[in-house]
Amino acid sequence: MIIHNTLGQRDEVFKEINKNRINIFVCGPTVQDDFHIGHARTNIFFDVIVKFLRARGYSVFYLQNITDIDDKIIRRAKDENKSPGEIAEYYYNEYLRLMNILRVNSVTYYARATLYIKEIISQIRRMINKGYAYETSDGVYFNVRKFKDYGKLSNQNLNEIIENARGVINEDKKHPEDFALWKKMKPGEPYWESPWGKGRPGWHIEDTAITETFFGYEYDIHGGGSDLIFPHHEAEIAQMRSISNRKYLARYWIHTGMVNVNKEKMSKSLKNYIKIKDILKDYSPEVLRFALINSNYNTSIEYSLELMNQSRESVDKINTIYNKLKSINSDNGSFDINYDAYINSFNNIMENNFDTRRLITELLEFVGVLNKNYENISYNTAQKALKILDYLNSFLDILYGSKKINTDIIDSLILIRNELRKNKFYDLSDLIRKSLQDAGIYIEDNGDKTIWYAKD
RNA sequence: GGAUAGGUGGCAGAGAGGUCAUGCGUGGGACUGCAGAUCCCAUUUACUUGGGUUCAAAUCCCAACCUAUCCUCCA
Repeated sequence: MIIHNTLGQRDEVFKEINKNRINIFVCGPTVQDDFHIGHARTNIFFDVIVKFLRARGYSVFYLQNITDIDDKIIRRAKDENKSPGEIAEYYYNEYLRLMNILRVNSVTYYARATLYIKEIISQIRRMINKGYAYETSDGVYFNVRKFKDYGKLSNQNLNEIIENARGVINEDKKHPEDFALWKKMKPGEPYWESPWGKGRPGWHIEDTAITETFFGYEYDIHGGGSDLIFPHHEAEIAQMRSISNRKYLARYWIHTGMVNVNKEKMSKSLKNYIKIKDILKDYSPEVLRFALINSNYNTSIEYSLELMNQSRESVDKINTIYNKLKSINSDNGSFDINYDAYINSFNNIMENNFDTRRLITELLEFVGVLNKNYENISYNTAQKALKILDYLNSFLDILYGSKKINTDIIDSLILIRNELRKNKFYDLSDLIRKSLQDAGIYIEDNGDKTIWYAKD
């Protein structure tokens, strides 16, 4: 399996630390506001690859943090006259709700930052003891200049980082590029007790505290949006490695590209973001998943209505053939497919840096082959094709869920409808078709044979 | 200014020295009572610019231009 590793910027053969086990950590959101398509992209992508890795036999521990304390949460709480805890709780639940709808259900454990204060303090203390961190009047900071590999992930050298640093400088903070590990409480802010007085953790420290708790010093894969490479992931590496003295925090770093609107990154400040909950009013979760994985994960996606509409057509197409295959019950038909060849080919594509776009291209070609030969497919072949589609769906999750349907009733309605058609009572036959369609049952007349399938 | 990723037909997007990917859109056709779904044909000399290497270059080299992202919080 090949993974493009941000660390080193090259394709590498994947080798797990412990045989057949993979520990993966992906940066989760700050639970402070509604979630947008950018969040969806990253989470759907990692959902797909974790499901794929599991399908390939790996035991995967997928860990994600939830930032439930941070400046923005505090500000938001003030604006809305609520407590930061209330804001965090609300958006945390909203996040889980949306992820569930989007079928992002591969995460083994969501770790909330505020539940790991003890571990955070322990890490900061070790950094201070080793001389990597120092206390000031308003917090504890990491001394970036002490960690020589700072900048290695984002391929910048330390001197340039120091030159370009735009970080906030205050009185006794040593350098602008130093980042906060602990922020001392200001009046009215939430706090936890620490050796440095009341306060709260900085942003970067929660992730290493959480990953150390579950995975130890090192783990296999770290993921996140590409906007987190610097400084967030750089900071994580500096923190953990300064404590562990190891060569790595994570062996492989995978970063997802941004979702753009009008060629600009979707972001709060530009007010150009599309909320997940809004897009779900017009498009199904399956269509959104498809739209977001139908591209190379590390390039940016241009969001547009056209993208969504095209995705819907493709998803419909895949679902239609899937449902039509299910209705095949004849033994006639000479067309055959090579199950193993297809599965191997699809696996190879995924194992080449999770090339979901190419996978979808091949999947649509497979659908095309099935359509071309549809009249010539026997029950056995149909079952093989369905098995292939089910396999792909086990990690793509783009097939509409099938409802519980009383097939006998539909069959008899179709029988009646065909009698009406034979006698040219088209108004009535069309009415039956229309009302079935309203109930999500689609009918197709192919000569003397009528097939039906359900669609959400 | 530095780092990263790019600039391919109406649009989206593969390809990485020589056989015009593919999808969408558009036009036409087949099938159908109509519809739907599906299929077939057409839309064939696209690769930012300027140099160079080569028998041959989107593809390699050099230069330039342009775009996005990061360098402050961000998935």
